[in-house]
Order: sequence, then structure tokens, then C-alpha cells
Amino acid sequence: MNYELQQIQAFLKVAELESFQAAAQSLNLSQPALSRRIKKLESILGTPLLARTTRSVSLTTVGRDFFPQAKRLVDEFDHALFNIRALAENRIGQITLACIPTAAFYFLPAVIREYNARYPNIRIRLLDLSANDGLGAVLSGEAEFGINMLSGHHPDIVFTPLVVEPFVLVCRHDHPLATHGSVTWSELSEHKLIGVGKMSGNRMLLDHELSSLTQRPSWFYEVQHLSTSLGMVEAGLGVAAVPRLSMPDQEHPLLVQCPLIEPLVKRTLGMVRRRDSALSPAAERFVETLLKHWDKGGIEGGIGPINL
Amino acid sequence: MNYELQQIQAFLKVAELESFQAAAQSLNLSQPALSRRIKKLESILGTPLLARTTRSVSLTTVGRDFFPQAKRLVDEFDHALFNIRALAENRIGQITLACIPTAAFYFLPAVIREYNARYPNIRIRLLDLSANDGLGAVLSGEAEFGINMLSGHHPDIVFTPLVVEPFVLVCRHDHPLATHGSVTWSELSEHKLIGVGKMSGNRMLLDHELSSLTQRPSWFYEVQHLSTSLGMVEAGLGVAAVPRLSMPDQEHPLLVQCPLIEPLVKRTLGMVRRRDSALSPAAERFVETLLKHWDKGGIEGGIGPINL
DNA sequence: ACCATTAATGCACCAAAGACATCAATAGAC
DNA sequence: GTCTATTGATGTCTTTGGTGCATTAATGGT
Repeated sequence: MNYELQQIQAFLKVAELESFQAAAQSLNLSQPALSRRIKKLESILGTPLLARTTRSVSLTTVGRDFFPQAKRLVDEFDHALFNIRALAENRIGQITLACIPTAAFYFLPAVIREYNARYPNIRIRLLDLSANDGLGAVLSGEAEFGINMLSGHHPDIVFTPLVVEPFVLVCRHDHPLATHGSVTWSELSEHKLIGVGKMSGNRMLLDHELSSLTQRPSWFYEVQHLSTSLGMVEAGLGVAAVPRLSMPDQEHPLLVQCPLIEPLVKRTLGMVRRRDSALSPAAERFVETLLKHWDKGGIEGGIGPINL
Repeated sequence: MNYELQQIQAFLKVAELESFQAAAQSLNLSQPALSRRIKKLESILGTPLLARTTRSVSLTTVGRDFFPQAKRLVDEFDHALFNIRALAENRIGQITLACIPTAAFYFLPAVIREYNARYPNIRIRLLDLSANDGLGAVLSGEAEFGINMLSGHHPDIVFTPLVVEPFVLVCRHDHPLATHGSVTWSELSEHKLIGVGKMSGNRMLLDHELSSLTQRPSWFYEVQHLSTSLGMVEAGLGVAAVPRLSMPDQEHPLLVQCPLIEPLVKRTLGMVRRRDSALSPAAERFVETLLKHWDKGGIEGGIGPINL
């Protein structure tokens, strides 16, 4: 025989109003039903809580002791209910996402700005990690989801493509290649190429895509981050092949980009999340915001939305 | 739509065991019933709490946040339940009673001793007040009940007679009246009588009972407490008319008592309590103990139990 | 003494929750 | 790759418990 919240609430109401009839009315209940509810509670507790006359109701000694406890219980229930609803409705909470630097710089600021305006009480923990580390963060559960590039499919990871972007050549405006309409990968072998480290996701992608070429480009400089390589291009040390989105802006004072073809190498950016692990409502909202932004072409430089 | 304790408990069990089947078994419930219970809770809260696969169960982000709150809620319910049961079963608690000094000295010690042996955790607050003040304490609710003398019936007071005792004459063994078999009230006018103050219940009772006498005794000394008057008798200052129970003991080294007749004035001692106010279980037990003691003739000096 | 009001009770009814049987999905064994 | 066993969800019927209506008993006020 279990005692329940409704019984406690009934007791409180009767105790406050000192009347079964009034309390029943207040609880949208018939008076007999309320009588029985109280009766049941008393039988569960093993002691009367209310001293009833046919004319009036008052608390018994035990009832008087129980009253404050009961009130606190109901209050805590209400509080917990409110709390969880707020959590569910994104009025409070926190999301953690892991994304690659490109996304952190070019995708997310606008999305975060809008999301934060709409859900001002959701804190955002943004882990800007390399493609590998970001995937690890999602896998370990440290991040609820991530923005990453499509790579070898891990069995526990679901990838939702968002945008496909080509690799482009970046060079200084005064570089010989700057005036070419487009450049083939083979042509690059004649120039000093700035590449990223062997463990980079981009590097592995390129190595894989270009493996069939006879004239494979060889990297003259090797750095760890794309932003560094851009800096070196800026300094006139060479040229670089980078995803178009990692370019700071269309109108850069020194840098120009041109398509890299034969082959056209693209990378797919998208959302990664663990299979079988529901997102928090807050994260769900974030993804919604993200998709909305992307739908209205907020991401310049990509080759547009893809369908899948 | 109300959410209830059972649902919270169900959620906790599933979260702990990470299995609907195991939790259902533990709750003595069928697995489908448990599924529905959780489902309902989730629909009330408006958010999923558990991420179910056909093979495993885990907490959602919201569920993880809710879990500790839920646990605390259930714990507090359990605690409150335990508490109130303990109160009802007299394992803890306190009773307050107001009694006249006679009762405090001669009725209660034995009763309290037995009661305390049986219910060692009930604290007893004993207000030893005058008849008037004691009645006031009961009326105000400060005392749950009292032991008092029968007086003008207050409408809110119920009086349960316990014992009737006569007034007796107390004198020193060397006093002229000491050898009389009995003494009439009229005879007292020739002796120095020690009485109590005008507001004493005993005094009012006597004044009332003796109002028809032509030879009314007049008090030579007036004190406030019967015990004081006994002391004065002991000192040889006079004699006193006191209720028999207020006599310290049958075999007092100095004092002797003898019946006071014409008329035989009796006072009725009994329990007083407020009408329409239930006693706490602890107090109920106390009254039981009290009645048991009195039934087996534990009160010497009275003229025995009376029936009403 | 009567009336009005209050809580309790008898009874018929209905809704919510439960059990049973079954289905769909999936991890693990081979 | 296929099959099996196990897990949670769902459909359906049953049952229990709670509810409302009508009525009763008790009591304070007139």
C-alpha cells in the first residue's frame, strides 16, 4: 500500500481550509472522494491526522507534527517538477560540442549568437579540437555532439552531412599562380607547398584522394594548423591547399584563392554524434538553429547544401 | 495530470538497474506495466528521461539531471513516513499535561515511572499548576490534558472522574482533636484553622459546600498551598482541613488525620481535556496507564473508584 | 424543537493501471 | 552471414481502485 502525493496534497488543503467541503472544491473533487483520500492516507500512516466533528475539522497532535513535513514534501515536488520542465524546455542547462577549428571560426559564431539570444540560459561549452580529438570527445561522451569532417566511419558514430566544400589553392596576389583561373594538383609539384602534419584529418583526406595521381605534390613546409599555413602563404613562403571555408574571407588584402582541379577534392563537414545516445533538448535546439542557418545559405564558400 | 511517487520510484529503479525487466521484477510489477509507468512520467515531465534501445537502457541528459533530485524526493518521503509512523507508535514524541499538586505528588510518580519504562522516548512535560491555572493550560492547548478537580463545568472541557476523596482534618498527634474518632465542621470553629487563599479551588469548593452551615469555620491562618498548611500543622500552629490525598502518607510521625463530617465534603479528581480535540497517541497511552494504575487501587486514601 | 450544515457511508460506475501474449529490434554465437 | 535469445514496446482484456450521487448521522445555531 503506497502513499502518494495527491493524498498529501489533500491533507494539506483540508488542514489549511479546515473544511472537507472547501478543500474538495479547491481540489476539484467531490467531498466524499476527499474524505476517502484522507482516510486512506491515515490508514497508511497508521494514525489519524485530522480530528473531524460533523461541524469542524482540526489537526490532531500527530497531524500538527506532520503538517510542516508534508508541506515541505509537496514544495520539493513542485520545485523538482519546475526544474525538470525548465531543463526540458531549455530554460536552463548546458551543452558541450566539439568542433574543428574551421567550424569554430566560420560556422558557429553566428549560430551561437542566435541560439544564445533565444535560449539565454544555456551555457555553451565549445571544444575546438582537431578532427581526431573532436571525434574522441564525442565518443567518450564529453561532448554531446560535434562538427567534424567525414572520415572513416566509426561504428558508434552517426554522421549527418551539412556542407561539402572543395579544397582550393591559396597564394599571394603576386604569386605566379594567382592569375590562373584554376590550377591542377599536378602543377603544384613545381611550387613550394605548405602542408599540415601527417596526423591531420585534412592531410589524411588529401593523401587518400590524391593517391592515384602520378604527379603527387610534395609538401615543402609542414605545419600543424591551417591558420599557420595561411600565415606562411601571406609571408610569401609558398602556396597552400586548404578547404575553402578555412579561408578567412573573400576579400583578403594579400591572399587569393583559385580552384584546385584534377581531381576536384572535396571534404564533407557535418554533425557527428554517438549512436544510441539522445541529445539533450538544449542540444536538439542547437542543432535546429545550426540547420536553419545553414539552410538559408549562411555559410559562404561552400558549394552549398547537400541532400542526403 | 498529476505525477506521483510510484513513477519516480520506477524511474529510479530502472536508472539504477539499467534494465526494465530487472526493475519490474524488483518492483513486483510486469515489464509492460513498468514501461507504461515510465512513459507516463515522461509525458508528464514533457521530456524523455531514459534512452532505450532494445538491448540496453541509459539515462538521457535530462534524466541524469533529474536522477539526484528524484532520489532525494523519494528519500524524504521515506523519511517523513518513518517519522510519522514513529510518532504514531509512540516511539518518539512528547506529551504535556497540567495537574494539580496533589496529583503531581501522589498520583503521577508511579504512573510516570511505568509509562516511561514502556515508552522510553516520550518526553513528559508536567505542568504542576493550581486547579485554575491547570484548567487554563488545558483550555489554551498548552497542555493536552490535565488532572484536576471537578469544578464549574466549562463548556469546552470534558471531565472524566477518576477518584472521589473526602476532606479530612489534620492535626498534630498531641492536639486535643487528635483522639476524636471524627470531627464535625462545626467543632472546628473553636480551633485555630489553617486555610488556603480565596482563589484556591479547594477553598471555593469548601466555601460552597459549607455555605449552609450556621457554624461556619473561620480560617485563622491563610496560606497559598496545602503543603504549607501541613507544615504549619506540623509546627503546632493549628489544624487544617485538607483533601485526604494531599496527606503525605498514612504513617506520619507527627500528623494524624480524622474524618470530617457534617457534612462529609468530598472533592472529585479526574481528567480534564478539551472537547473536540483528540489526544496524541502518546497521551492516549498515558491515560491508559493512568487508568490501569487507578483501577488496581494504586491510589490509597481515596474512597475508591467511582462509576460514571 | 427545528433547521441547516458538515463529514461519513452505501452503491453503481468508470477510468486507469495491470497482466498476458505478442511484436520488433538487436547483440552475440556459430 | 544467419540464427537465436533477449530486451523493450504494443495490443487487448481484466481488474482494481477511485469517483460521483444519493443518503445518513451528528451537531451548532436559531
